[in-house]
Amino acid sequence: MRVLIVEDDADLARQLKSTFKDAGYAVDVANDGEEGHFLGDTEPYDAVVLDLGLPLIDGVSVLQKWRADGKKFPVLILTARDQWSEKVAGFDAGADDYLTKPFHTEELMARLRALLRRASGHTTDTIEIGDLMVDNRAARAFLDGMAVKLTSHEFRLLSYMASHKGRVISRTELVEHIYDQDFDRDSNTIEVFVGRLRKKIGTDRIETVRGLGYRLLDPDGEDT
Amino acid sequence: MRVLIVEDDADLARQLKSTFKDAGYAVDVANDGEEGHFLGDTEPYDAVVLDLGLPLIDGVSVLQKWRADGKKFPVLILTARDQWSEKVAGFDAGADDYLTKPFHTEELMARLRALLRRASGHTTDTIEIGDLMVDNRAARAFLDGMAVKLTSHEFRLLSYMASHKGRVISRTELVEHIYDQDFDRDSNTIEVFVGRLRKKIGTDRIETVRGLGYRLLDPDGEDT
DNA sequence: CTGTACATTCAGGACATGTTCAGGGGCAAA
DNA sequence: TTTGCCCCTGAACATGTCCTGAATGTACAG
Repeated sequence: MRVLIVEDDADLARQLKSTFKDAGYAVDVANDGEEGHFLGDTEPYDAVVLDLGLPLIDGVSVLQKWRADGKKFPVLILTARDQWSEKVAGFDAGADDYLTKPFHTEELMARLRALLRRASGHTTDTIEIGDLMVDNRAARAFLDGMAVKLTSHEFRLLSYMASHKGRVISRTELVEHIYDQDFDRDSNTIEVFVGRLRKKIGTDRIETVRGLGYRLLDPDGEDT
Repeated sequence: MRVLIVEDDADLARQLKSTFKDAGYAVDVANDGEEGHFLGDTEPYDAVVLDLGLPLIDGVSVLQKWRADGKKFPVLILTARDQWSEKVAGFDAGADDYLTKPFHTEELMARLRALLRRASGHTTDTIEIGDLMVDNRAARAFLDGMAVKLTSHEFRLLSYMASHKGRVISRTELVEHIYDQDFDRDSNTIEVFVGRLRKKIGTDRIETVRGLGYRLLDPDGEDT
């Protein structure tokens, strides 16, 4: 999953970025409204954390522009304690959740997970595919109850595929959601990771659809 | 389906070409207005993606010429964010849809599919022929609910025939819509593919009309 | 019955994907 | 800051799958 943080407080932004990375997300940070708007417009994020008090363009306007352009990613807005009116404006502009500063990082993480979950049509933080379980909360995976040792990128790959299990996912889409901004999309890293994942969770779980991409097979059926 | 991309930014053009190929289309690229106009005039595309800012001849003029010549293929125009007036001019010249740069590849694909769909008179991304279902979005086909394993060219063939089900389609037309520009139209590849397709979806679904071409039989009737 | 159009089969080669591995960079511990 | 470790990257090499083109076989129309 790939997340955008729009936050002008450099310290907070840095801290969030690090926490998010630990949680297994690819993260981009924008320090002002303009950059934030541009990134959200350009890159396919799975969720956005948006501070409302921003330089250049304020948060509500940024959000309005995105929604006017048809961007659908879930947005969680951050407000200072006293900006009640802005918060309402934020919801009107199409925010999905909010949190007032100061907040506990854990709460932010929980709410963000909830948004990602809802967006991908799941109701829990864990996704099961046969006897494989992906725990997005702990950023861990279990095979038949046994923990599988995955590196951060391996987990991201698995997590993204799991929340779209049954669907064919192109290499491009994988790259866009697993890596953040500055990544040179040449080379065959995706194939390499798929290979490693297969070795760890079983070769037959990931199907190759030649010319299109990969699909995480779901024994129970329904697509996402 | 065969698509023309007219785009002077070489990087973007290359990227789009690759994405389109992944989606199962035959793709030609023109790097300037003149070449674009020529190709659109000469080859029977099913859709065109046209950048408005082009060397030699600008996009709007190209589009006007095509429409003056009676070309009917759907055209999706790409504009830079600030070229509002050009966008209007584009619509006046006969564009069917537009997208402002930068855009998400996924959105472009969705809009393109919508255009192709509309052009072939269907309202969904899937076409049903009896118990055969063609999913243009996932580039997959299902027979009686079971996925049919098709190679990329087999799918293109089926997809094109499906969107013109009930009509007799000539070998030439098939070659023109399934392959891109540089293809040596000798040899009997079409017969070979038809043979393979028949083996996979059932011999009696594709009727041979001697001297004319093939027809995908539709039990429910209406032509397209 | 004969010529032409279409069907089938198959092998070589092109291309997409898999695998392996070494170097380097980032992160954590000291 | 340095050291050590692990992981990521990119490339080279290996493997398969699919496409093409040709050769051969079959049905159909006149």
